[in-house]
Amino acid sequence: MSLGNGKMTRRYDDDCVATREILSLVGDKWSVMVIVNLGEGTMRFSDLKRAIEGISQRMLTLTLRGLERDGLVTRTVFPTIPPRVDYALTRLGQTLLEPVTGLAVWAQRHRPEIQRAREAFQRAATSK
Amino acid sequence: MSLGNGKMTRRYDDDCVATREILSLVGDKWSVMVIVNLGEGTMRFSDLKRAIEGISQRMLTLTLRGLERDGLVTRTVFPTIPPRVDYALTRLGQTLLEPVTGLAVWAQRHRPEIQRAREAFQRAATSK
DNA sequence: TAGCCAGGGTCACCATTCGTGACCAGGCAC
DNA sequence: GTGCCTGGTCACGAATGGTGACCCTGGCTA
Repeated sequence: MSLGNGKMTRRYDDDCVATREILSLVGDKWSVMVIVNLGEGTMRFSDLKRAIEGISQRMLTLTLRGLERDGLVTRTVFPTIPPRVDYALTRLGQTLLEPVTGLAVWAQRHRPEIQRAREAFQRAATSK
Repeated sequence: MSLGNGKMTRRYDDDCVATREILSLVGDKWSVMVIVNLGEGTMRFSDLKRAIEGISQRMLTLTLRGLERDGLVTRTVFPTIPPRVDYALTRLGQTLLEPVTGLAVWAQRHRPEIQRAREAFQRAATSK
């Protein structure tokens, strides 16, 4: 892909697949939400579950495992009763915070436009 | 979420779901690849298919339909034989180019780190 | 003493989506 | 006539996303 110096050149063949793989990691909606939330600081499992409205326990577990595997978050277990597990961004995770936040800002800013486009598309499809 | 002025405040409850929905649109790997490719200019269906190595016709069609529906790309049909269909970013799509490119750059830059983290995680898991 | 809750998971099971390969139309070259 | 090119669509299996139930252990309440 060779991004970085203005225009992109055509070097997809090998990078493309790898980059896509990494983007798919970030791409899933839950990962983004977890990262944004952890951007504020360490959180416990149940804090995250409450903060990320709509996520199920299983999905949160899976998402966190994936992020841990990729070195984006750390998982600290306190073997108390009831158990307590803290999650936090690693340094690598924090570097991701910036581009991800950029996307989130974009999403918020352009939400109305997208909604309008969808409605227009819907109308065009039904009238057809 | 109230991103935008430095620190985030706790306003997830209503925004969160909507933002997540929009992110999931951008989040899927194919959409990102299409947007990045169209950032260079108008492309035909089969150009895209060739450029985005690994995508199937069906997935490309679905992805493009989704992006068109959300007002991010335009679809122009030339009823020639053989048929010809051009795709291009809308103005809205171009505004998305910047944050998405940011992500792509991040992915490329940190790919080795992630790979290393994965290998370390793998080793930790197998030795356990 | 029986119930019930919290916290962090896992498991079985369904629904949705992903992805592959086949097929289509219509004219052109061989 | 056979096959190819383009931009799709359709049917079908594979993978993934998501839900609700259950687990464990200790403390609190009734």
